[in-house]
Amino acid sequence: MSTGKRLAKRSIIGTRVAALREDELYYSGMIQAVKTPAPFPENNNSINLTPNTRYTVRFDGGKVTREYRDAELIGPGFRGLAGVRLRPGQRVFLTYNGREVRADVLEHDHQTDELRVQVLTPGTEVPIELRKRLEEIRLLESRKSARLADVDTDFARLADMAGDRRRASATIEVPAHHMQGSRKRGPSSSCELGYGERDDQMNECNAALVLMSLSCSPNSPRPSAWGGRSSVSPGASSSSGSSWRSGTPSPPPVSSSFSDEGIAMDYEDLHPRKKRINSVVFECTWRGCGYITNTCLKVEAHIRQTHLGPKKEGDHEEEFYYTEREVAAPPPTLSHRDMCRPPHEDPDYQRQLVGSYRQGLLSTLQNGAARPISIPVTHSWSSSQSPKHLKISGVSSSPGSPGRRPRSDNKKCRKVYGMDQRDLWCTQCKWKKACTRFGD
DNA sequence: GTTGCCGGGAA
DNA sequence: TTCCCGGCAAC
Repeated sequence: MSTGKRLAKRSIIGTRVAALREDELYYSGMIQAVKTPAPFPENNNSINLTPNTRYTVRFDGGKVTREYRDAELIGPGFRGLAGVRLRPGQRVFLTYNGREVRADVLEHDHQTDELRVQVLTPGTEVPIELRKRLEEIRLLESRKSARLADVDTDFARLADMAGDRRRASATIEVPAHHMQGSRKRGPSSSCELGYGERDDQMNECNAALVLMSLSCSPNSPRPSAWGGRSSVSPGASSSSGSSWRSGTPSPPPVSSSFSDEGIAMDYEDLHPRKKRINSVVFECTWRGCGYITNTCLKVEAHIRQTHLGPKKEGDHEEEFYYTEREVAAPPPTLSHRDMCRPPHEDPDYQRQLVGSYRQGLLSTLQNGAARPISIPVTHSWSSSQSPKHLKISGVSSSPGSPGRRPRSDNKKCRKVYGMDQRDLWCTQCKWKKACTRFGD
């Protein structure tokens, strides 16, 4: 459509329609011209259209054109599929497994309006036979991109995308020049007008919905969800893929903030994530699959081979069918403790524990009022570097240093090695901390 | 006074 | 996180 003339805003020219051809099958095409017997023949708008208006349809994939009356055309602005009789061999489009697929009609039951169709899915050898109702069938290929076709305006799935933050952010990130047309289907000649125009609005609408769900969900605004992949993230300066895959994004400039909806996003709760080094897995999100691997390349290869079939040029569709997840890594190292095992596994520490307890028990028995016994308690090894001390006292706790472990009578590094051999001391002794080598 | 070690600061 | 030290309390 390069007439050079600016078309009227709601020009019907360019609208994609389906029309019968000589072989009694419907073929998709585009309205190329409108001939109206009305007194304003130059008017291409639908205002002066009459029943005698003739539409010149140019069929896809060739230079074949034919004229039709509006009642003969199927498509937006014309009649629908109701009452249409489809013959075997008719090429149709339908949503299968959430994706738009091509299919051929095998049989059309005009009484029930049910069709038997043979789905032609790429990558599968054996065609699938399905029963579909007429209203589930389309004669025109949807211009939605593959991933939007996948969503198929299913808002529950949109919500899922929002839940799956990283996936969603990856989905939104489409460079501006790609927004005009999907990666799967390059901009066709009909993209700019009519039917296509509406789909563009649809794409933007879906993108906006995803954005809204991302920014409003109290769960979703984890900083890493925006880790630079999304081109709309205000703080996202990185354009490389590394940042969104790293899982260690820069924190937002404020420590705590409120979203527009007034939902508190307590960054303090989010902050500890920064310290955890999690490993990342890549999971195939194709329905019913769930394949998980540890590298991006592997999962893309899996999707390509198992689900999508041969790669087309410039086709990066596999990106849309996997998600990246963090899995909890083992607890951090215990470097500060001069010992590489948690206290409850440390025999010295256990001795200390028992000794303390015995000591406390003894003094309880002897004095009636015992001094506090410090029992180390580790709630969660990873959450606390130093064991917390639970004070167990007798009748009343004696004043003084609360939580201070009792002075042990054991020899310490200082006594054993002396000041001369300070380098032989355990690190804790060097640092004037509780000796870990000669504990109670 | 000596010793053990907690709490906290600096790098 | 590592290293160091002031200071407190037990001895």
